[in-house]
Amino acid sequence: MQDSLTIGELAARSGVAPSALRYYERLGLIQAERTSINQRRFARHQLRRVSFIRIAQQVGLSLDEIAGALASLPQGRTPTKKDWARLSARWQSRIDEQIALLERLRSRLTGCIGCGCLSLRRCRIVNPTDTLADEGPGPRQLLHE
Amino acid sequence: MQDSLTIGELAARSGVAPSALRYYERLGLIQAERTSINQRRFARHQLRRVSFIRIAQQVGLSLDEIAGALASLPQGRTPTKKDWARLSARWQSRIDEQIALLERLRSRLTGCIGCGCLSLRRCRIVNPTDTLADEGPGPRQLLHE
DNA sequence: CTGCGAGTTGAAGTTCACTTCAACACAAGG
DNA sequence: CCTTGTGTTGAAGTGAACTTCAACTCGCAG
Repeated sequence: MQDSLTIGELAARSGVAPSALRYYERLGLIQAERTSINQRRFARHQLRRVSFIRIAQQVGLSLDEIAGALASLPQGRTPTKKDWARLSARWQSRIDEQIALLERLRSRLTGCIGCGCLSLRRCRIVNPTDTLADEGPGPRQLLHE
Repeated sequence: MQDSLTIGELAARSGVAPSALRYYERLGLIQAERTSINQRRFARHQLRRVSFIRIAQQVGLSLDEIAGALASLPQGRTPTKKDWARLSARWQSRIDEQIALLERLRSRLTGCIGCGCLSLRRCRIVNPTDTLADEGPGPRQLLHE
């Protein structure tokens, strides 16, 4: 088991295309050493970074935001449990929010799409007095609690 | 209360820019009649479609997929409760999946980022016998149950 | 020696979801 | 009559996240 991976190996293990990995490196999301003939060699812990990136994208973060999160990890050494734990804290609340949004959406769908009032604003069940139209545009009840 | 909205009114009520609404119309996601001087007039139930579109995007659907879903709604008449209910069924399971993904992610974060093994594949807690590396690339445990 | 596979680069192309722009039309108010 | 506001169009621009391409370099197998 080598302690560094070629770009092809990292691609195979992470399920991310080599071109995407080069792109991530350009953005500073992952780092690589170079061999004498200028090929990238990725330390194994970079695999964790790649996993982190893909999962973060699933949760709806941009590469820019992800870069911000990853910036708090140490550059030279393999991140410790503590490093990841610190990251996962900010992480945690983001996921909680996202889950809350979806659950709100789900409950509204049962109660509200059923009655045909997806606009929510004029729905007599959800908004009997029709006050929301003044508060601003968009499906606010759903998106912001 | 008029029974049709100008593009500006629809934009104000939905929180979506007029340019985006024109774009949606071009893609066939919403429909408009035209006045004698060629201005768009949107039936009020189009507002529901716009809400649906924005919420669908939050759940991670592309406009293409959303178009597919909306295609099952009737063209000429205002959709009935039944129409929306049919739509919300497919909808429901999509949201459930997404929530499940996030919850899986959350529990892994507590149990696994904490120990520094986001790659999951070589984590002794989650994968004691290290069998996953052969099954394919990517954070599979997380993404596909 | 001759491929072949895997790597390198910079530049350009692609898709998605819009936005911006220029040029125009019309209706109402001062 | 002129301005302002709101609408119209097609074409082009934008930003994010990549992918594709052409031209190149290595190391290795036959």
